[in-house]
Amino acid sequence: MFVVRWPTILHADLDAFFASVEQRDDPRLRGRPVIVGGGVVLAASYEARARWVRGAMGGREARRLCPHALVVPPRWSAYVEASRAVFAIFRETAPVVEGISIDEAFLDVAGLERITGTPPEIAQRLRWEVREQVGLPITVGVATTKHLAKVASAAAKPDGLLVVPIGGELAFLHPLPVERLWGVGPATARRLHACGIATVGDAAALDEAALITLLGRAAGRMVHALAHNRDPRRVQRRRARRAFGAQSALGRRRRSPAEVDSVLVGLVDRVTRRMRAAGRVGRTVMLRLRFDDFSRATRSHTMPRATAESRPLLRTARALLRAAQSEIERRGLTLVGISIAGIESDGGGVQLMLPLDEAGGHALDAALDAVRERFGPRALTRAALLGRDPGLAAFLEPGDGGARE
DNA sequence: TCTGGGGTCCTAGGACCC
DNA sequence: TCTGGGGTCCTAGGACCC
Repeated sequence: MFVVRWPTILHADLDAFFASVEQRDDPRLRGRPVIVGGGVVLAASYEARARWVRGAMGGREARRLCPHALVVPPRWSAYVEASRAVFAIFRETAPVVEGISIDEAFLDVAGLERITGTPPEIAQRLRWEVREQVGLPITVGVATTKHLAKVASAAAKPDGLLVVPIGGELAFLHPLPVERLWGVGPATARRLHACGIATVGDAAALDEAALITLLGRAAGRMVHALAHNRDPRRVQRRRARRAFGAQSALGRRRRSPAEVDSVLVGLVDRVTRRMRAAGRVGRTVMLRLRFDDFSRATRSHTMPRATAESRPLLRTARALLRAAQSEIERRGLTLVGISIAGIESDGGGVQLMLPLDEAGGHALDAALDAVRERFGPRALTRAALLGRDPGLAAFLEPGDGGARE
């Protein structure tokens, strides 16, 4: 008797999620082209996609392509509820679930073969359960790496299952267009195409140094590794987010300073509310400005103390806006969008030291774990700790001090 | 194709400290 | 005193993802 080994990483991705929820809840929408969102397309059903409607497309363009489409406004609470139900099934299916977004997750099913079945069996049952219990179509890719599982699910959409067998990875990957690699967007694809690199196989034929010269260190390494299906990332629970942001489009019309300021007040309020609700604080305030010529500007400031209070954030945001004003005028630009974000800066702000103080010097390992669990593995930099107590260095792994390598 | 809101990570230069 | 190296933090911009 021989043993078949299977890849164990699943990438599960709901199909046209928002549109599928709408079709599930309103029988009149089933089998018909559905567009969620008015001004821009948030999601398009596969019937609408057949007419070339795509996400993030302008509403006018979408209606031109597909005049018979039924356009419905988004119902966020319905999507959140559906997502919760699907993630509950994910967590019953695998011990480790890594959520990527509201409609997408990685699952590692290693070691479950004798308990619940082979990975292909588990994947097929998962699809069936999501369909039966939540009423939504979902596609699953199964492969040896996260990256390949993600590529596989994209290739199997909609409502499909694709298992890339061990040993068959490169035969599957290399004929694909290079922009199917996770992390290769328009700018990187343009550079690769300019050098005659069209497929993943073309990229795999280059050595790493050439790709680094072409794309920079991180992107070059990444493309080289992924083209050879080298992806060491494990499936793991997501660490906490590091930023809370809000943004607002202002429209083409020139706005008075008072109007801009009232938008800013509203954005700061939205952000700080969410930060307080999540029990989080931030030290860096980032102001992003969008202009009528599609250029952008970013201004940021790091405050001495982390906070989730509206007033210091607003004060900082206003100062950043004032500082940017002269350049805006010099370039003759009209502000068309503002976004602000409160961010936990890398350096380890006041908020990071609190759990240590509470630990009172003992149970430091537990305190460090708790902080990392909440703020991520890089939350505690060597400097932040050594500044207080050199002895704490013993609790850090080598390289842990590196916000940068 | 330029339309949205919400995020992440990388790069590069300057300031500053030891 | 001068020169150099190493490291961190901050800022601004770019690319990418859903």
